[in-house]
Amino acid sequence: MLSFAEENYLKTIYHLSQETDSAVTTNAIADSLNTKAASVTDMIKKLSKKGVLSYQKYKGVQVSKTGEIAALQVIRKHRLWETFLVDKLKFNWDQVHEVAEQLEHINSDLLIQRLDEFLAYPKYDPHGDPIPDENGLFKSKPRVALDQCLDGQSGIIVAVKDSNSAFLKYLDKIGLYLGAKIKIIDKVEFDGSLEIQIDNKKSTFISKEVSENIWITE
Amino acid sequence: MLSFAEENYLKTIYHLSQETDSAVTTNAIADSLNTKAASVTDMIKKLSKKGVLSYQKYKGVQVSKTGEIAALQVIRKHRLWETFLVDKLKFNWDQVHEVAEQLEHINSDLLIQRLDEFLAYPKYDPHGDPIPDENGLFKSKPRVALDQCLDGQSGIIVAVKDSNSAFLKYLDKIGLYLGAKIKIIDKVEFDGSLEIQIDNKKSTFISKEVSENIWITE
DNA sequence: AAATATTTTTAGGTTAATCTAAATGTATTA
DNA sequence: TAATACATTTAGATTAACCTAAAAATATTT
Ligand SMILES: [Mn+2]
Ligand SMILES: [Mn+2]
Ligand SMILES: [Mn+2]
Ligand SMILES: [Mn+2]
Repeated sequence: MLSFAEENYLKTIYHLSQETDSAVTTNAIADSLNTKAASVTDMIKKLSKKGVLSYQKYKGVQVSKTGEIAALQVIRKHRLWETFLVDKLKFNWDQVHEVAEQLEHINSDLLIQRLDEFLAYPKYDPHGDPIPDENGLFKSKPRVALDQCLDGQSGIIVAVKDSNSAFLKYLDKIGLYLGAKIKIIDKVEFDGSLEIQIDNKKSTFISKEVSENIWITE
Repeated sequence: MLSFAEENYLKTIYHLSQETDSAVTTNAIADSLNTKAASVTDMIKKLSKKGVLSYQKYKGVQVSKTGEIAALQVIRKHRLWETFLVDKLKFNWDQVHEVAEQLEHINSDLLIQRLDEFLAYPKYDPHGDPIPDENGLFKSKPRVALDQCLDGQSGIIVAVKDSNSAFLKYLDKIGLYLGAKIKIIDKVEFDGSLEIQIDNKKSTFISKEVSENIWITE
């Protein structure tokens, strides 16, 4: 049984491990969790003693198989709760992440099983992220980040990389949402910013930074 | 802002204060929370410093007005979540209390407001207990404990005193539920046990201890 | 390969929430 | 009222999760 803090560390380390093929570093964990490297060292010792991480001094950590299973259960809960908040309680997609950060630690197998059933076994959360099933299995939609696309290319928004409230509110404002059709009208070489057409209607300019956080179908 | 532990203490002390007109004692709190008197002394010092309790050494504690408001918000959340679990997720009434003990600490005003709306502003939880509104206001149904009733008396079950799973499962087994009609067929002087008729049908024997935990309409 | 910079760990504290054992205050009873 | 019993508080530890500052290991430059 993992504590709240342990679950948060494990989940974050799992996410970081998905972004690199090498071991996850102490500082990367500290940055992600807004904590200090010394605290991370303490915690990764504890987690590796519990068998969810493998750790060698100065070499960073890797998530073990049991660690991955545990991390995916937390992620499953997080994404199911986000789906509940949007689908049933009419939250906007920018309002759910913080609450889900709390709800993901509620410990009840029956609760999660019934919640999943109540939501009709959703496959993706409000940000387009896949929801692992009770065995930790999931399937991501094939996707490409908008900043990697070429002039003239078009596709449907399938996910957003960042669940930050300000970012999502900005997407709302300019008319972007999961399922929206995007066509790249012009790509500015200088700064990587884009002029895009949304749903074959209005066209808008977005910065490279924004385009990096939007995934579309290939 | 109160921590989980502080919220649990405050809620328990509030409940205990409803059962006596005098101050709540250190030992009563320790018993309720399955903790030790020394731990309680520490915590009540902290809570009285925060202004939610008033405390005099060796004289027990009383819940202040702000303490009562805070306690009722926790109780509101607990009972709304129990209602959600039963009404929406098809939990049995004996399965909800433990999960609600966790969920009651989730901190989001919007969540509770929307949950209340989603449940259509329920007035009572699955055990017949009143759900305080956002201002802490609630109304209990007039009720009398079954052991206080006389031979021949009848009424409708409006609440149960104990949310203990074993007790509620036992009620299920003998066919008792909120809304059931009970008539006292015979009251045994010797041990206070009762023969009751349920919904004008079958008759059953229940112990005094069970009858003390059932409330019916007057 | 030294020297320097960066990363990570260790050492030593802090705070919240718990505990046991001892001390002290309050209540009961002979 | 003095002795005894019971309730409560205090003293002193423990554990989890943090921190800062210093030490040690690793990486990067000259
Ligand atoms: Mn999220
Ligand atoms: Mn999400
Ligand atoms: Mn309950
Ligand atoms: Mn209840």
